[in-house]
Amino acid sequence: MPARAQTSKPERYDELLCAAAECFQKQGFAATSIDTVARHVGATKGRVYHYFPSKMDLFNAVRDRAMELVFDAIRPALEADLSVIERLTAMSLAHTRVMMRHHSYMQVLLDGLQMQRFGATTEFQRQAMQRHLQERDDYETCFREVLQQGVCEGVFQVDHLSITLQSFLIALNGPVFWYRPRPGDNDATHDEIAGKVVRYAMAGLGVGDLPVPSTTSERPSERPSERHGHE
Amino acid sequence: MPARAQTSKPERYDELLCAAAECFQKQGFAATSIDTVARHVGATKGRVYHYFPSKMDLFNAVRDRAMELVFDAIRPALEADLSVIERLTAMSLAHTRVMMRHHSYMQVLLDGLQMQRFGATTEFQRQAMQRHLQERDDYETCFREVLQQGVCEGVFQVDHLSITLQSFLIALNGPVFWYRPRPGDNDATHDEIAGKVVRYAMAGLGVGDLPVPSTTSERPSERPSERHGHE
DNA sequence: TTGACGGCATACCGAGTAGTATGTTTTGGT
DNA sequence: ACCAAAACATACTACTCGGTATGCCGTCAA
Repeated sequence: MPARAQTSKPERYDELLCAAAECFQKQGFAATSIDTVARHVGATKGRVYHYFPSKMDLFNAVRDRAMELVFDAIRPALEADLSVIERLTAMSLAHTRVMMRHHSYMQVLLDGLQMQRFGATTEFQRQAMQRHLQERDDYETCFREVLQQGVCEGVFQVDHLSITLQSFLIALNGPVFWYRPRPGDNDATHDEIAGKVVRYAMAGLGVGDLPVPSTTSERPSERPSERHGHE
Repeated sequence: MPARAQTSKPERYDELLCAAAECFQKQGFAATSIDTVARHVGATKGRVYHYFPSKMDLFNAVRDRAMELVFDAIRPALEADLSVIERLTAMSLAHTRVMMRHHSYMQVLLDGLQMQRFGATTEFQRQAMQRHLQERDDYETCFREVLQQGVCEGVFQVDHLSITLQSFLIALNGPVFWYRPRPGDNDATHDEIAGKVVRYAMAGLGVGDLPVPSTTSERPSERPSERHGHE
């Protein structure tokens, strides 16, 4: 019955990882059983435990992948030679796009960071949790520093730095909560929505007009004004 | 052993409800056992099942209470005779305050609305879910209509109504995710933070200066700039 | 052809959990 | 003082789920 498909090992790994992300997203960690994930790819527990030593490791792998995705997304904007407003805009656009494109992973990531759910577990687990919190912190710091620099330059109107940063980031994360993919949605759709989200978020900093990105400068054709299908 | 304390029946009910809110918040629905909730108030399962027919009913009761809390909070601002900006500001302040004051309840509320976790249950359960989604929708509509009116009057700069509304609301909900109560925090602290959050959210609509509320017009003394303890 | 190994499926164990059935104490009316 | 009925606690059942042990089956090197 192990009818070896014509897929390489990393592909099988990724397939499981992706299935796990979707299950964890829809049902949460505790409510998702190993069997659920296995059935989601037409397999059984054996396969899952062949690739991941435990349920917790599977969950951590999903989060690691998610973190990797967001970091990779904003890296170009971080390293490019841009003004403060341009840099923050580019970072925010990239961030928001990833929120929609990989929104199963992202929801799992936010969920996991949200709760200490795993307080009473092993010491090793505690370390993994600490590592994730640290990465989240590092990620936030990327935005914090750009924001801080903008405040120094006087291009942002910021009342309280931490509160404003949190409000800004939560606005960017918004699509994770209210965006649901529709048939026909593609990268262009995501770009368009991300543009509007970022416009709102930047306006909160007192920035009225956004810089036009050099590469992607397509005019967002107005979508129908019905609500976006947040479930 | 049922050493009846000198508390009335509604008080015992509320005590259980509050404990359930905290447990569901910290560990999620699936990971929270009835015994966990019971032990949290120094009781056993018997007491919980005496007041609530099932775990699901307990969860629904928490959400009902949460919905009640937010609706009650913004009602005064809805019924008062105010300008669009004043009304939206008052609603937002009230909303954000509740997010912090009852943030266990609020996190359970958002969690529950977020996931369809309970898709494969009884028909009765599906109805309860539908009811909650409808209430959420009604609540959003309160804000949507004020926003819409402001757009008509030209006092808000809004690109896309639905996306802006979602971004606005998620910013107001922000404290649920990043605010953690500190020793010494009280209503005044919450007012101060809520003020800053609302300022950001309104700025996103292009409103630079907030109206001074008639009743609570205390100058928010600047807090230390260290971060707020989002874990 | 064969043997060995990777890649799984299957069967099973132990721990925990929702819900129930029943016993026991407290309370309030008379 | 007495007695329902309320307000629980305790014991138990049926079931789920994480994890393990084992075994089968195809693939490939020799």
